[in-house]
Amino acid sequence: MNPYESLIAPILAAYPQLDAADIVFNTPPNPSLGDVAIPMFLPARKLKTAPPHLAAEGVEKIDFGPAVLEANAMGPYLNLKLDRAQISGKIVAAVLGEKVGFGSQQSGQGKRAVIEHTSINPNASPHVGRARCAMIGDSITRLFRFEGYDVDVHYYVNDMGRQIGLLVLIADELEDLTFDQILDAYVQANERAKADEAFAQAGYELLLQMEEGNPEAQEKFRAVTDLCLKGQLAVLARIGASYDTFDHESKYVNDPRFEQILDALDKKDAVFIDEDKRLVIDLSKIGHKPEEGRYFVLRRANGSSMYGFRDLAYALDKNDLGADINLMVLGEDHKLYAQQQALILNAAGHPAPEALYYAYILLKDGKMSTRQGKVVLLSDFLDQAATLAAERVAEQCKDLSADEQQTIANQVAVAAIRFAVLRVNPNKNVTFDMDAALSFQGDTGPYIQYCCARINSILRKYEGELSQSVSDEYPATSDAEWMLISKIADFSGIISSAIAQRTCASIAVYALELAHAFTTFYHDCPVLTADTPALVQARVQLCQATLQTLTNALNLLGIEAPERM
RNA sequence: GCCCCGAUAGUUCAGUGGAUAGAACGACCGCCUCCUAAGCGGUAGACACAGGUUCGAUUCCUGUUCGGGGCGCCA
Repeated sequence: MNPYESLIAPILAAYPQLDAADIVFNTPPNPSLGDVAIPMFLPARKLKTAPPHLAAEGVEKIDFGPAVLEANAMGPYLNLKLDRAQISGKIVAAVLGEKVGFGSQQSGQGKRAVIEHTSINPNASPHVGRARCAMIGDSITRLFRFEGYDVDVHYYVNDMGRQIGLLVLIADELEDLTFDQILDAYVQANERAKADEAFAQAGYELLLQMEEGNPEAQEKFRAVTDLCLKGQLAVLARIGASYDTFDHESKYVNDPRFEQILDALDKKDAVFIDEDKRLVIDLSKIGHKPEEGRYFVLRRANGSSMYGFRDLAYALDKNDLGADINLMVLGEDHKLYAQQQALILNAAGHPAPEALYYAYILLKDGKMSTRQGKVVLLSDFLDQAATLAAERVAEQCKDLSADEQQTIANQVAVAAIRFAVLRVNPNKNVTFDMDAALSFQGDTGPYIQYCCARINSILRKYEGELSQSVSDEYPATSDAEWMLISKIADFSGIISSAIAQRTCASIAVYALELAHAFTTFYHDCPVLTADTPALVQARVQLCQATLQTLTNALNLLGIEAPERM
């Protein structure tokens, strides 16, 4: 909801040349200037006059009616003092009425979305860098579901390729390989392949057998990749990421639809067999910029397919689902590759999925490196964070059972990592600071959770009935109350722009701002001991509305709002 | 060498073509007979550099520097 919507019509009445899009509502830098500021830059341009002049004129010319107590021109701004009580009542009532749906425009009603994310190579437990994809993808999924989309989350399982072949060979030699040993085995396999030509060759041959449909080889590949996938999904489940559909790459090895793509490219003279007998696409023939990454290999000389080949078939598969939105979340290392795939698909007359990219997570002392042991495994972080949180919970919630305490500690751990990662714009590198992420102080997920716990505490202590019916006149007299209420009113605007920009970072920042606004209110305005019963009731309802909005925002981030902590 | 992304306080992040560029951490000073101190108040501290467009640029454009990613048989 836009709480200032009712202010637009009077402005248009005074200035018929303007339309609603020209009217923007800002918050003045200082509440003493007014409750809402209307910058005159755009309207003045349209009316061919100077912004300060228009602001001054507007004060006289526009009849805002009873909702506005006072209008003042301040330079290029038209500042309004509102009837806070009236507007506040509407906002609080809207939140308490819409509940878990507050903030949603339901713009996705009747629409379907396919979102692909994570797809970690099956070779190790996910580290926080890889998990960035899962967190972004999962939050985008939650966002689209919140807007009413029917979302199907896909996980593309990389269950083949040379590296997996080598891993299978090593797994054959070891007995009862476990998930925890996979990384070692993987590193070992790759080192051995470098030193031992025959071993490397055996890997390729195994891969070829697998592609040709040898059941024994297929069984071995599947066993190893399933083991990995299961282990990885268990870790990802801890941060609340889940998937609906698993698409195995191996399914697309001999996809008949691929001939059609090849034909289309052939007509453009873009396919050829190179001097080493590889099947190659010349991307410059289908619109690729010259120089960088011009060629795209589809098949090796021995006939085995490259990943790019399979991924094209996979894209066709997802297109067949006919969703309204077709998204995939990819690391920025896949950017050029995905653009090339899109080029090929488009050249063959197919749409390409919309790609969202995220940059890498770095450590304070540089890039993550599995080999140098410079990684933060997601599971390790969660373990450490939960242990720390459990100490605090044990002090604070002595009356809760050990299980209940552990549940809260786990929720805090998830909040810490998800918030730290999601709050950052995806195309920026995140510098991950373990100590900062474990501190739970300041601008963190746990801070927001703490805010929720305090609200719950007030609501528990309130002895009256929690009523949903809000009085028209909300007695929001103080700045702290007004700031909190207007922040709540911002939520749906945040959601629309998050959907449009396909990022949840702004939601994370918003949740933080809302929590700050509540904390200010909490310190300035006694709730349970407010002066009059009507004020107590109103502030309790404001607490409910804040909690509802915070909970809705946190849900989108995949963060729980514990009742106590 | 070429292409893509980024650069805001000591640090980690917000933000905007226009009103005094916001937080948090760290530093320093305060606050628990008061709805949870995982909190609050105060002090000090920033738009990489150089041009350009504009009435006005930290924001848009170009170049430089630095950081991240990428550039045909890895996925």
